[in-house]
Formats: sequence, C-alpha cells, structure tokens
Amino acid sequence: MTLAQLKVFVLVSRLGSVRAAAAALGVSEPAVSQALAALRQHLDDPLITRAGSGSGSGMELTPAGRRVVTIASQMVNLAVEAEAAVRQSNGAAELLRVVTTSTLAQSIVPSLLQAFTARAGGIEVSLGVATTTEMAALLEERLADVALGPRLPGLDAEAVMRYRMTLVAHPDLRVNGGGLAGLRWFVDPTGPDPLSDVGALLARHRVPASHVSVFANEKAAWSAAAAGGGVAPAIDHMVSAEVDRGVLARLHSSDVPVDLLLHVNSLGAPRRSRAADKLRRFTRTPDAMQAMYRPDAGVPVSKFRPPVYVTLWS
Amino acid sequence: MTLAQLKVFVLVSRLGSVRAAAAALGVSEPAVSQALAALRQHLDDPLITRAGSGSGSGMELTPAGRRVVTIASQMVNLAVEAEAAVRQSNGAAELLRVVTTSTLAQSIVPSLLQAFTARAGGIEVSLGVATTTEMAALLEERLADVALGPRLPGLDAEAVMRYRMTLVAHPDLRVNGGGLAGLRWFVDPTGPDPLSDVGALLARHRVPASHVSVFANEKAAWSAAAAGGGVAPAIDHMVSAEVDRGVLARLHSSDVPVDLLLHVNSLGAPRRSRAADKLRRFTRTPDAMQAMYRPDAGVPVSKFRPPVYVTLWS
DNA sequence: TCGCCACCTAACCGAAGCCTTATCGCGACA
DNA sequence: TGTCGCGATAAGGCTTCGGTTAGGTGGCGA
Repeated sequence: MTLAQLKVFVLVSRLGSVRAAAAALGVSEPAVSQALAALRQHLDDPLITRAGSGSGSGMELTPAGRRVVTIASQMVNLAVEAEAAVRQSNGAAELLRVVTTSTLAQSIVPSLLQAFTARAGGIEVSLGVATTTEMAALLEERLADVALGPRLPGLDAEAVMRYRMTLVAHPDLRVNGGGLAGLRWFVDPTGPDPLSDVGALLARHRVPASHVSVFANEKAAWSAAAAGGGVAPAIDHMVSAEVDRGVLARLHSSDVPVDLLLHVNSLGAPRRSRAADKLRRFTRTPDAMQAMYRPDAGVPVSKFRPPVYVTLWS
Repeated sequence: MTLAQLKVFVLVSRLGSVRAAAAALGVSEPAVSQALAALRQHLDDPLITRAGSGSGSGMELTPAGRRVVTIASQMVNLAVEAEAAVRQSNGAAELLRVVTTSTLAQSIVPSLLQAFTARAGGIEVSLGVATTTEMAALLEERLADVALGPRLPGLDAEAVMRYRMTLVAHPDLRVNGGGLAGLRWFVDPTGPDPLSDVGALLARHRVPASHVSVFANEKAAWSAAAAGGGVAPAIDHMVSAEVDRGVLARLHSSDVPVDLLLHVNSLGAPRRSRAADKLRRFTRTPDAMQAMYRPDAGVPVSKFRPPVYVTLWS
C-alpha cells in the first residue's frame, strides 16, 4: 500500500472513472488501473466497481471502499501537509499550485499570477490546466491550492472579475442560412469539455462535432478564424487589438457576447494554505484587476504547446 | 516519501535512538538509518539529530522534524486503520497484536491468549516480544494493540493479576559471604533491559554484568541453575513443579520473592481497536485467571529460540 | 590515547513499484 | 451484429525501496 496507490484510488472515486483520473494525473490509463489493482489485491477488496457494469454509468464504491476512501483521502492530505510544513519551517518559498481552464490559462491568468508573485514575495507559483470536473477533485485532494474558473459548488468560491466571451471571425465573413451552427468552429482544447465556457457555447449552438476543430491554444484558433472560413470564441478584451487593426471582427447573436464570472475557488478557510489565502486577498486589489485586463500580458504561447490539457505535480 | 520511511522516523523519534527503532522493527540498524536518510533527503531537512553529538545523550528533533512527526504519526495510524476497516467490513477475522516482555511471553501470556482465542471467536492473535520502552512506542504507533506487562505511563493501564517472582537454585546451593551479588545469575533475554522485572532485580542486587549469563529463555536459565553454580529468577507458580520434585529450591532475601502486577495496556477507549477492548474485558473473567495460573500451559519452548527479543509485524 | 558506542555511508542485491504499449472482455447502442 | 467505450490484463523495462554486510567517523570515558 503506497501513497501513490491511495492517491489514485481517491481520485478515481472522486472523478468516477479510471480514465478521468489518468488524465488528471497525466499518466496512461493502465497505470491508474494497475495502481488500483495493486491496492485491491493488498486490501483484498474490489474497493470500487463499475456501476451498471457497462459504459457510462460511472463507478460505485464497495462498503469497504467507502470507508477506505475517507481514510485514504486524509492520508494524502497529510502527506502534502508534511511537505508544506517542512518548507515553511525552513523559510523556503511556499508553493502555490493553481489550476485553471485552458482558455483562461492562455489569457487572463498568467498576468494575474505574474503580478501576484511580484507583489507577494517568497511564494512560488505553478500553473496547471484541468477540466472543470477535475478542478474540484484536485482541490479536494490537495493536488492544487486554488482553482481559477467557474464557480465550483461545495468549495469556497468568490467572484473576482467579469469577462466577456465573444465570437470572432474574418471581417468579411457572412453568416448564411444555417446560422452559426453551420460554420466551422475553431476552438482551444477546452472545447470538448462540455462544462467549460467554450464547451457550453458549442452546446448552446448545437454545433456538430464535425464542425469543430481543436487548436493547441486560443491564439492559434483566432489565426485560423482570421484566415477565414470559420469562427472562434475569444475573451473579448484579449482580441481588442486585432479587432482594431481590422484583422478580426466580432459576431453577434442572441448568445454572444456572453458575460462570465471568474471565480477563485479553494478549500474553506481553515483548510486552505496560507499562500492560497494570500492569492484570494490579492485578487481583490486594484493591481489584480489591472493585470487581468491587460491584453498583451499573456505568457509566450509556446508554453502551451500540446498536450496542454494535462499537467501535474507529483 | 513512503509510509515505511515515515514509520521509521516516528519510531526513531519516539524511542530516541536508531538502534532501538531497528530492534523494535526487527531489522538491522543501517536499514533504519538509511530509511531515515532517504526521508531526510526527500524533505531536505535533518529532521532529527544527535543531541549532545555524543553517545548516550539521545536525539533531538529539528523544528521541521517536530511538525513532521505529528503528521507522520497520524499517517501511520491511518494506514493501520484503513486495513482494519477493510477487514472488518468484510467480516474477516480481526487482528489483535499483543506485545509482552520476554519473561511473560514464556510463562503466563501464551495460556492467557490461548484461552482468549478459544473464547472470543473470529479474532486472530499474534504475540510479539519487546522491551518496556519499546512497548509504549509500539502502542502509540499502532504497531501493537495491547501490551501485557508493567504499567505504562500515559496509556490506559489496568492491573490484571499479581504474580510473584522468586529466585531459584539447586537445593544444595549455599549463599556465601558475598551475598547474592557474588553468585552467577542465569537470566532470560530481558535481563539486559533495566526496566524489565528481571533487569530491575539485577540492578537492585548490584549484580555485575560479568556475573550474568543470558539464556534464550527462562526454562534454559532454570536448567542451568538446577545444574548448580548459580541462581535464576523465575515466576513462582511456574516452577512449583520443579520445586516439589526437589530439582530446584527457592531462595529468600530482603528483595525476593517480590510481588509484581501484570497490566493490560492499550490506547484510550476511543482510540483502541475492538479486539483490544475484548481482550481487556476477557482478562477480568475467572477463565482468564485460571489460564494464567496454570503452570504447564506454556507454548513449546522452541517458539522462543533466539532471537527472541525481535518482533516483526510488517 | 585507546577503545567503545552509536550513527552514518558504501556497495550490492532482490523485490516491488510504476510507467509504457498492446491486447482482451464486456455491456451498450445503432 | 458489428463496433464503440471503458476498464482489466499481459509483458517488458526502468527506477526505487528496503534489506544485508562491511567499513568509516566522532565524542566520551577509562
């Protein structure tokens, strides 16, 4: 019984799927399946089984599994706590692990974190990308300290800023009879995640999967849209320069632009790290606002080469 | 950072010595030292250092070490709890791990445990031997559920029975001018442990180490005494047969025979296992009393061949 | 100053952990 | 009835763990 195995088990039970856990950990699916098998053998109990014994119906804990998952979760948390305790005792830099969606990781979040590290000394920030479902599980398991994105139910969430998502395209593009759903859509890797901003947009417009092209990052999607032949979702104030230069134009419909809220999510006050607390406080300052609205402050796109959607901390 | 490493660290810090921890775990001393080194490297902190940087002065936790022990201890406890939870959920036999002193392990305790397992169904008992100092640490770390022996401070102790420790020798042996300290003493492996019954007896009589011979078990010590040339401590009612047969005779002095109390020690009620609770209750019954006073009920001596003083549960 | 005691380090070795790719099993669903 | 999705299993390789024995180091006491 190793800590890694316990971490895997907890993550599988929280995400309800081996595949999802593998993705969240950034490893292959057999790796997860095998860790689970080892734990099952060691404890001599299936712990978690396929529910409908078919696909799609999720998984289900055995009685023993239910008891173990709570204990295992505590152990994983304590392991993180131990490392943090040492780091803090020795005055080393605190570690703040932030997760966000792929879309936000390319636009708003990097400049926010850059401003934060400059302001609050002695904190080392690392940024990871995850789907919305994963974000909650990652926070619960203390694999991340803060999640920036939509409001996560069951966690301590706080609205930070309002941002507008628009659709952009080549200025000459005309929408024909089929409506927006008839066009080609160029999206970043959050597109396939139905809970993400972009995924929700695709769902609302009932865009068939065959019309969607996934790009490594948002900028690549705009470029494709600027070249003509399709539309791309974008965060409004990040494309203002391109719109001003006439390279792109905003499209309008009943659904776009749409105003969204960026939240800071973390565990409740007693359970979250000091660094997480500091970031929460920082997001309320004018400095933070200014950083988030600065359009050109993105990190170099190269940092987000595929596979973007998988990041992990050991 | 593995659970085994954490267990080692906690045990070292509780016993205050690498050697003692190695003995308690039944492994060589470098094994412990190395596990500690791995943890130190991983956490980048010495965690625990020699106090006076000399021999005998014990060890001392660093600030980070102090914080880590408490966390590590919880983790180790939770690991045990997880396994117990599964076992219980599945109706498998509960596991009761008992530690006792070497002296008692050869005499009173086996017949007690034998009676207990016969009475309380579905409990699997395993017996280990440890020094008095180790017993407390083993209970704290949940490496054992119950300790049978002297009262352990800081734990939930309950007196179970009174037993008498006598000195036996060949019937013809006469004590000369030097008193008892001038004789050869034949003792079992608890002799070198100054906190044990036998060790305390040696200390009170100021027996020099050169006069002490350590035998693999108590019966071997009696045999040597019966052959003449020395004395051996023994639990009174276990040698009554030999005394009746004239093979051995009891010696008397201001200090011997001495009456001692056997205690059941375990963690406090909320923290101890159900099986531990059952054993505690059983010790209050007449059946338990009868079993403990039955002189011939020892387990075969072969089970206690050296190394006796080492015990091991993984 | 010699030797002992307690801890650390080195070197080696087998077992287990943990990752990969490839393949199988099995419901669900068109 | 194929085939798709998803989990389990097989096989293979690298790394780490955890154990051993042997030898090094540095106070402390006689």
